[in-house]
Amino acid sequence: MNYATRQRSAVQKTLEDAGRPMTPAEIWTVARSLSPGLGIATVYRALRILMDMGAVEVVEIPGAPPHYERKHPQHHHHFLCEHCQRVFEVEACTSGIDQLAPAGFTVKRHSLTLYGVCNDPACVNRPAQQAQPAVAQFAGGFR
Amino acid sequence: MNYATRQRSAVQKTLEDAGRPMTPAEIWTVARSLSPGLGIATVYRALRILMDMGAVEVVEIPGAPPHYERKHPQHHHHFLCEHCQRVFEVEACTSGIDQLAPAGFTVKRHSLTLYGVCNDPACVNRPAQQAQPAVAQFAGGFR
DNA sequence: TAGCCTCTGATAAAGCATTACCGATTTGCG
DNA sequence: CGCAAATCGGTAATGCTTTATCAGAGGCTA
Repeated sequence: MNYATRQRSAVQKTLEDAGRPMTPAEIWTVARSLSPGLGIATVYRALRILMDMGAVEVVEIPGAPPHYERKHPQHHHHFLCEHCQRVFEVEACTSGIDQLAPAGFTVKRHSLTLYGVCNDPACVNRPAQQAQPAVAQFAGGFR
Repeated sequence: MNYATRQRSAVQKTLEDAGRPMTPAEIWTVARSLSPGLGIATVYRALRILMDMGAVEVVEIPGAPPHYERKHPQHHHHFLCEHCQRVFEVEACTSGIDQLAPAGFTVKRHSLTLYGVCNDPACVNRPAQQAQPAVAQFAGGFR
């Protein structure tokens, strides 16, 4: 059986208060203020136990390390701010997404992530950065 | 300037023939038949150069290592078969996806991945596997 | 064809996130 | 309260992908 420790409660409370998916490192920095001396290993341990309990689940964001959020009953998606790198929840979904697959393909679920700028003033008033690779060629052409 | 080597052409041809995103390791196994003795380091080198040239781009799939595909002009998405783990292209997109974000959020782009079973007979005739964690509690309840 | 410069293959090393380990501490039941 | 079992913090170790290194082979221009 699991014990109810201060450390584990700190991890869970951090996720509930934030209301958005966080990385283990992100959780660690916040939860440390709730449980001084908290170790990163304990954060990982707590996350695994909370997942086994069904209280927390993993969120995989393309181009970002795994995030964790409190388990949600309803279908939802995520938004990644390209400025502050924070992930937010999007409580909406358009119908027909599962009908996009080619004929003969069966869709079980889908994952949608929006990218852009969140509503934080610090993020709104800043230009984005994204390099576009130039088109070049091999020396003697292709063979 | 870049040379047009047999190895690099093998990597590029592998991606073009497959017509779907592949992992470096996946590319390696196929491209080796086009260029015997091909090293994995060369695959990574070729991919970086092809990306700099604008001929190839990265595809980030949630829950999967980075894939690479030949660069596409048109907007599209991806499908991950949960049986064979292969990624396919989905040449379609529903409108309104970018309107899902909360007020004050600016959407620049989005990433959509479908999960299910592809149309390969070997995949269609096989049950899926996905464990569902049981719900439990701490010993003394929460604090 | 000569010769310079790039590329290759093999492998060691780097980079990172996650996990194992262990002595010390804390929890929960009786 | 008292003890057995679970958990903690700190850190070394692991696992895996990607990169650096280097001697030798190969592509390209003149």
